[in-house]
Amino acid sequence: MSDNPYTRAPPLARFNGPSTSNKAPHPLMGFLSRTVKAPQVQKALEGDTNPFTLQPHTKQYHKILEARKKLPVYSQMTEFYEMKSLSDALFLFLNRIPQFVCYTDLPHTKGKLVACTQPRRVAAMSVAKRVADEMDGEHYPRVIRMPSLIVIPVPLGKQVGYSIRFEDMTEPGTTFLKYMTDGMLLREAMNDPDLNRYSTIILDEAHERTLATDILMGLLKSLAKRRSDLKIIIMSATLDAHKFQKYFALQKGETAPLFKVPGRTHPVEVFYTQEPEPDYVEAAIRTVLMIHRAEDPGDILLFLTGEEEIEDACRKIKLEADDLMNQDPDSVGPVICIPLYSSLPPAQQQRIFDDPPKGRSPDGPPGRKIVISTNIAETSLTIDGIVYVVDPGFSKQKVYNPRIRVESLLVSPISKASAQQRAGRAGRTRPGKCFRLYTEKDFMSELEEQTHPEILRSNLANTVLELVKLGIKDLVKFDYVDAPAPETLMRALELLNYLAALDDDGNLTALGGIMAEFPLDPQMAKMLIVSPEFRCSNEILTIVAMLSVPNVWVRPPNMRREADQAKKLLEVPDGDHLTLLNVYNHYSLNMHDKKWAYNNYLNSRALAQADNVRAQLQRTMERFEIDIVSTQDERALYLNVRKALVCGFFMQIAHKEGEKNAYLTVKDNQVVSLHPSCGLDTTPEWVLFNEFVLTNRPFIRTVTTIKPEWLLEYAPLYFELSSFPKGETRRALESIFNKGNRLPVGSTKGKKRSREQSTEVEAKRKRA
DNA sequence: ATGAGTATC
Repeated sequence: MSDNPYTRAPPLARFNGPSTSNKAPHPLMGFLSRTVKAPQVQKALEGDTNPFTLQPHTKQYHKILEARKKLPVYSQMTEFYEMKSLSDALFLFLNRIPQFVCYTDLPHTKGKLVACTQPRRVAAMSVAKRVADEMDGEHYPRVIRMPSLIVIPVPLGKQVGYSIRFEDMTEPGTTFLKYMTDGMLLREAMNDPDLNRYSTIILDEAHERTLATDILMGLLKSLAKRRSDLKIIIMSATLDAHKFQKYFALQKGETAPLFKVPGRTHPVEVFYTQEPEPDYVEAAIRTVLMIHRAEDPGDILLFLTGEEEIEDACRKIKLEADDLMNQDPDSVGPVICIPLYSSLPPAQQQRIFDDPPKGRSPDGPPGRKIVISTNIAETSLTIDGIVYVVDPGFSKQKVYNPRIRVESLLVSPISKASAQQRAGRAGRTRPGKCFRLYTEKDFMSELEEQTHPEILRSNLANTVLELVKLGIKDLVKFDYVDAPAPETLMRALELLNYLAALDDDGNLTALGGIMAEFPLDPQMAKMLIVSPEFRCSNEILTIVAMLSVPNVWVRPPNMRREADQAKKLLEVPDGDHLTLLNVYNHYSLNMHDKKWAYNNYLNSRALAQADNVRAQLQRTMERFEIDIVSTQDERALYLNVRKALVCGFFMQIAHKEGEKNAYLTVKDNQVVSLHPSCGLDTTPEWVLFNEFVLTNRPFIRTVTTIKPEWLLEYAPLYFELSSFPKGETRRALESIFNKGNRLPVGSTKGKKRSREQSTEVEAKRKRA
């Protein structure tokens, strides 16, 4: 938590104080919060003095202002301020207007802030930068660089700041417009449910329906009843603005005002196929080549679903396009094919902004750039110069199956809204064309209007814990924009209860309260919190950090054998969790050297991220006085780590069935195999897994061998044998249980142990 | 006998 900015004198004092040496009236003289009218704002915008910094407006400011005046939203200013002063609580908008809100809300005079949320970190950062320039805010004098961050923070205005994970670029008392990720605001709400530091909250890109935005909409709706002074603005780019408008109606028949700002794009002509295409990749390649041969100059953007598909298509298109050029050099120009997906290093991603290749001769056909992308190019990255879009109509989407508690990725048809968004990418610089590889009839009748909101497609264990921490008593009755399946909520509650984060009545326990403070899945938070009792919190901290970042193993297609050999050298036979620990420790021993990582086929960006996450988690541990301890003897240490893993992941155990590599998950009875990336050199009888992945077949990934008696000892409630389905697993556990009962008196038995853990946590909470 | 669409704390 940053310092509370409101203990300082409100900056308004400065406006009327002696610091304004000239006799000119203050630019905001006569402005009263929320009664401000457009002509007043217009005058302030045109004025010589920046009303927020009291510095003279710069030349650059006036230049930007002239450009802004041409935007549609500028001409609607009158309408905007009229409406804002007429209504009470809720506004819905279809474009970006946070600056205008500041002129009427005047948050700095009340010691408050206007918050504007974004689904993505990069957007929060870059929009803050742009708006800081538009408002002529003061800049910090230098670029702040953090060694292990992927994105380099931009110099930003003090009045306009941003807050994202790992970076709070705001200045208490000065910043009054704060851009932030939606997840960040949700975190803040956990410690300040009334969000008292904000006078207006703007949720941008609400149509994307991220998990955090959906939860925030529910919270803000009920918060509006408690805080009459709070203004809420929802910004949405698509049709479902009406859905939000209805959702936020405080009383029946009364709807929040809607304010539309037309976007500024060029027309895009849409074409459909006559017949459905049986093979969308083949059809996509054919269409791209057809465009290249027959259409006017202009770059092409093709949407495919994943890395492998994209790399494959890239090669094929390049080969065929080169062929075409060699056959007919007078009419077909050269191409470059650029793949684009999130796991590419930033330098590779930058290539999408390269210029298209030059024509082979001055008067010959010009070159063409072809970008082949996942749906990262649909929302997160915009490429100017695209004139042609090829849309096969598919993307990989997360689906959650609460019955077997598995999240997986499925190639699925996109929604109409998505298809429109994709088509729009062709019209950013001039009129364009979009080729849809499905029939118009299918578009009309088969595609859903909107992509299913994330809340309907996710495991909600984390979210439910956050909601309970926020004081939501009845999760089923919570006012969701779209309510998740009851079974999904039940699964989440069940997990949290077994982890002792919630008691049997669904109330938050002391342990649960601390778990919620960690930006981790509940299983990982639990094992981290109990790990000092196993004298390995230093190691569990590392493992949790490593599990929180993208895959650290690099396996280039042409160097697989070398990469696998390098991995072998780092593997610990007892399990992949220990291997991750080992990798991190070697990375540290080698002074976080990128070269070392590269030579050992490790992703240095992921390792740097793990470092960052580890430091953040360590700070949270210190806040709750969770000791960071270790064990000297390596054998004892590894044993302790495996026991601590069981305390968090006892619901993710598999038992070997038969002779082969076949495992059965405990209780859910799913037949699974060890993932080929698994580093165990044997197939032990009992294993704990981090992840269940469903690809061609069901796999368990990141696996460590455990002893069954630990299950009975550390998770006695879950392993209450009478509740078990009959079968080989139950028989095996029963025989362990009977053996265990004959142990000499004095060995720690399960129930006693868990009670010890909760008292320990209770004591920590009181001290914290 | 082989895999991660996109985000977030």
